[in-house]
Amino acid sequence: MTRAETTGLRERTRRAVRAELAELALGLFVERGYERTTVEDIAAAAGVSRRSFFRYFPTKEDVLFGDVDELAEQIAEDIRARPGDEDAWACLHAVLRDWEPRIHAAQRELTGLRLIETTPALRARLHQKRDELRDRISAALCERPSPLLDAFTADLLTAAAGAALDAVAREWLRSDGTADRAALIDHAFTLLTPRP
Amino acid sequence: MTRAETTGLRERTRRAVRAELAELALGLFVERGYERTTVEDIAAAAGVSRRSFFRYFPTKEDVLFGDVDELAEQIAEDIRARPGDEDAWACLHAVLRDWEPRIHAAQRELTGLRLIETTPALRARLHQKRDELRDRISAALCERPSPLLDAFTADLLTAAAGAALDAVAREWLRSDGTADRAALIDHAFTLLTPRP
DNA sequence: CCACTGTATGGCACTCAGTGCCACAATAGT
DNA sequence: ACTATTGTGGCACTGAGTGCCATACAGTGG
Repeated sequence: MTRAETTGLRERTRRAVRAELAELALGLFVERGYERTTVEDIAAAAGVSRRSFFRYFPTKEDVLFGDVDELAEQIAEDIRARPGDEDAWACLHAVLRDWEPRIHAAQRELTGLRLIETTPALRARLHQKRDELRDRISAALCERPSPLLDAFTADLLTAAAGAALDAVAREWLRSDGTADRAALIDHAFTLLTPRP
Repeated sequence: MTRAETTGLRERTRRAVRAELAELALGLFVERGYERTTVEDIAAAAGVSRRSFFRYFPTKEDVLFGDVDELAEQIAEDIRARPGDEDAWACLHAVLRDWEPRIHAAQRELTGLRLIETTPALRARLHQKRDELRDRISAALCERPSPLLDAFTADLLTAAAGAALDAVAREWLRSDGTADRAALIDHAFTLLTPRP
């Protein structure tokens, strides 16, 4: 194994092709609809073979989702790094408020989100990703020293926080992208603040 | 169109075959795993053709999910039937606490739930169903006369309630089916009670 | 009991996502 | 330049899901 580092020609072209596939795929999906676009179409548009498409993305759905795994790990780290005596809900609020724009960006803003929201297959995939994220966050919360959360409470709070983000995203869509997401997040988290 | 009513021979055999397919499918899924069981296998076990399977269930996943649509409509009706001056959260708590056992039963109790929880494709489908349910409940909440909810708040509360049920189901799984689900629901809803 | 009508069934062929395999081209390290 | 890796395209295959058609069969009218 010769380390690839960040800047081999190989790695660079790989990233470029990946980005182009994602770009073209989004365009085609918006143009003809997700179901009416085949992997063949996307691959052809980018000038690669169908077979190679699946070497860049494990499934057709994944072409729309940036690397959530990476994101999830960073968020979990942020949670572990918070002051140990902080209230779990406040911790979730702070960290997720901070990360929301990046979670969002990973979903291609309005165009992508709208596509995801109106395509059952994509919504399903989104939920799957969200599940992974929830598990990691919940685990990170349990590892925090002070508030001593049991698995159920940690899971419950994380799920509620996820529900809040989800509701915010939908409201933002309803407002055609004009709503202030940060304010909505604050509102949602305040409303749901757990009883002591 | 000669009305089929509830008891034609046709309707009865249809229901019987449907039930048998569901039954056999669950058995096969548990035995060999979901992915390693083909629709062909299920159909053959029930003595029908692959083609006919898809006349009973729209997809392979659906063989595990009872008619959620029906359930959703009934739940929505229950919500509309609650006293008009009741707090929205209290309303969700009461109705969902009441329906949870039936939602649960539709998922085949421990065996089915565990299968769903450990199979990504099935979790995805579950989420899809839950989405439908959420939309209907949220709409029903908005139609209630008194608390005058805006779409965002209704959606947020419904999503939070869904998150609570989800967390309860996972805790119940963690406890190998020994936990008191009703008590967990009460606990979860109390903890998340919205600030006035 | 029989003919008629609508529906359920099975078989077939097709599309499309996803995978394993192999031959071949391009690249990185020496 | 030589060689070990790694990416690529082509091909064949599985498995889900659908459209179509010929046939079998329940439900109704005579």
